[in-house]
Amino acid sequence: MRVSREQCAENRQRILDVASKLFREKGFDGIGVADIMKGAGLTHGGFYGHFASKDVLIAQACARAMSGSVSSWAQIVEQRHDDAAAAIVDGYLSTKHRDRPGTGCLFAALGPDVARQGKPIRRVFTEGVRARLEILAGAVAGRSRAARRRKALATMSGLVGAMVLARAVDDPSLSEEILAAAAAEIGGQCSGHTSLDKSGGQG
Amino acid sequence: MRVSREQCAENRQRILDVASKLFREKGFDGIGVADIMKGAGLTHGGFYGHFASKDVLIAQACARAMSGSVSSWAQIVEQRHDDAAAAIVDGYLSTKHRDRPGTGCLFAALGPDVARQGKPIRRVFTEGVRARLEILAGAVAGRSRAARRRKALATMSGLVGAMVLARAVDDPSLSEEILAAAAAEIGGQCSGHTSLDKSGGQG
DNA sequence: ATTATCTATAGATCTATAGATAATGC
DNA sequence: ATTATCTATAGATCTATAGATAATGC
Repeated sequence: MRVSREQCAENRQRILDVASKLFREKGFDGIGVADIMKGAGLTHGGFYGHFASKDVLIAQACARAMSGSVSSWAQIVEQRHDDAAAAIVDGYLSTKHRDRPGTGCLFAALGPDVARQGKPIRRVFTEGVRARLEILAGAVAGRSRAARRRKALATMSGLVGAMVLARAVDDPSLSEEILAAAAAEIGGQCSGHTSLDKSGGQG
Repeated sequence: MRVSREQCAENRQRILDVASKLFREKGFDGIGVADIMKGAGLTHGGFYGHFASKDVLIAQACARAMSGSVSSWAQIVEQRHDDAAAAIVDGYLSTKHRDRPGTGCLFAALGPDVARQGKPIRRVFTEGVRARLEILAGAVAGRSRAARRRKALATMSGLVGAMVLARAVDDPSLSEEILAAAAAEIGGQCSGHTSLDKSGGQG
């Protein structure tokens, strides 16, 4: 059967959304085109009408997810411009985010996978770092512009590393201790411990 | 042809070393048993005389690499007990480490991959975090035991995250900026910038 | 008539196994 | 005789393609 032009565009977006979720959950090599299409309610063969290759899908799915998560940081800054940095840190280092990699931070879920990919995909992530860096540099405290940028980079590193470790670790109490320690050290005096009640799954 | 009992044990260790390097470079799903055996100078079929499955190989290869990298941290502490934390941080955040994932930190190279694995493999990494945490907690500054432990966890997070981001990013100058920023913020006043002359590739 | 999707399959790759081979160690 | 390794292959899975199908849009 065939489908309207509008329906076709919707299908395409759904493929991208399903793909970005499954990639984050299982890694680029851990999920196949057939299962992604099944997840979108379509058949395997239809895929190549939408995308030239799996690599193209990876790049586009990551670009879409990246722009969404950058927007979510920007939105936090808009809503809570006084304590935006603490809000971003607490939201990021939540157990909800840890337990939902499929809707969370692309760097924490796919960072090492990306390092093994080709230029187009790495460029998406490079621009994602730049965009988040700019947002975070505007939200952290610091005397000079350079100091705020440096602090923003170190904060991002701390967030990503804490999430990677918290997810890799088997022991729940050690996992929560990692999140809490990172929140305490990064957040400084304003954020005390891991928040479990945040809006959840952003990256 | 057959081989002496001693030679067989050597072959086994070589398989583990080749495997841990290739896993770090290409991910658990990015390299097959056949290529690992080829890298060890053996044939595909011989593998199952040494290991029951690829999963068993993953767990044992990671355990071996983990114990080696924990020893290397312990050695730094022994040699430079006055500024051990700074030495660990600078060595970790070097461009040499960034450019040699195959011999570097398992968490930075395989963290998200591990989160998708079964219990035996995750346990290896959990114990690895504990061992490194203990070493680092003895090397960082802090008033109480709890404060040092918290700082050690946050430091590890910062190291791992900075390496993940520095490797994912395409732009060399942004990549070095990430390493330098993390070193400056983590190291505090003692370590200024990324050291390029360290002993290299430890994790 | 065009085209989005589906069915079927080619070709490559990957884990794991079975049986053969040949050198070690009792 | 035992056993470490090799050859060959089964069975599953994965990317990508070719041709068929059927509903949309000129």
